[in-house]
Amino acid sequence: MSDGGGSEGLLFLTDEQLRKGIEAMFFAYRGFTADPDRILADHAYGRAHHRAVHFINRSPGTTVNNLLSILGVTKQSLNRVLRTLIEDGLVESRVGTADRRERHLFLTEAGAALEQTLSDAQRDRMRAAYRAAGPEAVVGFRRVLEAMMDPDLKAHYASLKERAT
Amino acid sequence: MSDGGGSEGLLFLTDEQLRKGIEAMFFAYRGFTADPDRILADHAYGRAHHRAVHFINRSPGTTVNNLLSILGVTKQSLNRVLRTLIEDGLVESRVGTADRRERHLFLTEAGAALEQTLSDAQRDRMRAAYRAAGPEAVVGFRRVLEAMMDPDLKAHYASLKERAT
DNA sequence: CTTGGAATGTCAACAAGGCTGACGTATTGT
DNA sequence: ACAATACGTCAGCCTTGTTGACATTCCAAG
Repeated sequence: MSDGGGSEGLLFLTDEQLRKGIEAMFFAYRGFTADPDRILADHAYGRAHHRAVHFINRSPGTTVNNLLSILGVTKQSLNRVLRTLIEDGLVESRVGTADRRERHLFLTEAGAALEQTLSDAQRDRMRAAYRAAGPEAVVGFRRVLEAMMDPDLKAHYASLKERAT
Repeated sequence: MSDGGGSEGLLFLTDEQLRKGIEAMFFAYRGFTADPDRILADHAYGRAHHRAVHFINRSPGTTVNNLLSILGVTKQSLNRVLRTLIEDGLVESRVGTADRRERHLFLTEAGAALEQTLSDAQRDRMRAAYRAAGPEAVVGFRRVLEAMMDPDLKAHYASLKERAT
């Protein structure tokens, strides 16, 4: 009874358990980004480019504003990244048809190729972790992560899921 | 059979499942850091200070070199953070007794207080997520995260666990 | 048709926090 | 005596985030 968990079966809510969870998130996130980061360094891109390319691939034709709220950065910050991607021919920006103020974003072939390379690397790591942990662990993993999200971000996350094939 | 999982019970290794896991990590990590970030902003500190304070609290008397390998940054980068923490009286640096080249790092009372404030906030979020997901999900969560770590980082993670009371 | 507001783009300036490279200084071990 | 180690520091650079100000374009309401 050294840690004041208290009653019945709530030992998993101990401060120690929570600290370990926090540290697990920290170290795991490092591993999570390590492989793409290495690839991006070769292309003179950063994590911000990766994120943009990922979500454009995930929701082709998304508007700048939508991407902004998903990524949670300012338009100036995103614009800098987006501009280089467009200049380099990885992303195409098409004027909206219904509302011509909006720009709809698409990956070019080259952009899709980079996305593929990056997500291959990241999925390989994820696949290895999933395989090592087993299907039941994966369910728990996702359940905890989803409970950890801010509600508005969780909405974005869920709408991405719906769009899945 | 919309997603081409293929054989038996490996549907959790589908590309779609893996992509969702990747996005879950991204959105959850945002939530994970959101609360401490807000607090840190009031103190004119950043995430780097949080990390330093966290691991010094976790391993009191740790050396600069050890902290360096845990955090995975350069000494210049860590030094900038550490210097401000020492100047502000949150961290104390004591010359080593066995090896006087080493500096051993400790939190002062003020440092411990800040650490407490930060980790309270972060643990609250973690506790809510754990409680919502349930004990079995927590086991799976930890299992997947541990499998996702780079081996050397996992060693650091494990040695922190051992030191737990 | 004019005007207000929304969506976007752009310029400028700045800060945090990474990085490399070089150098200095104790201190320790060979 | 000398090399290696642990640490600190200066200088400069990059990415990626921030604010603030301002122009443009377009839709929609009056």
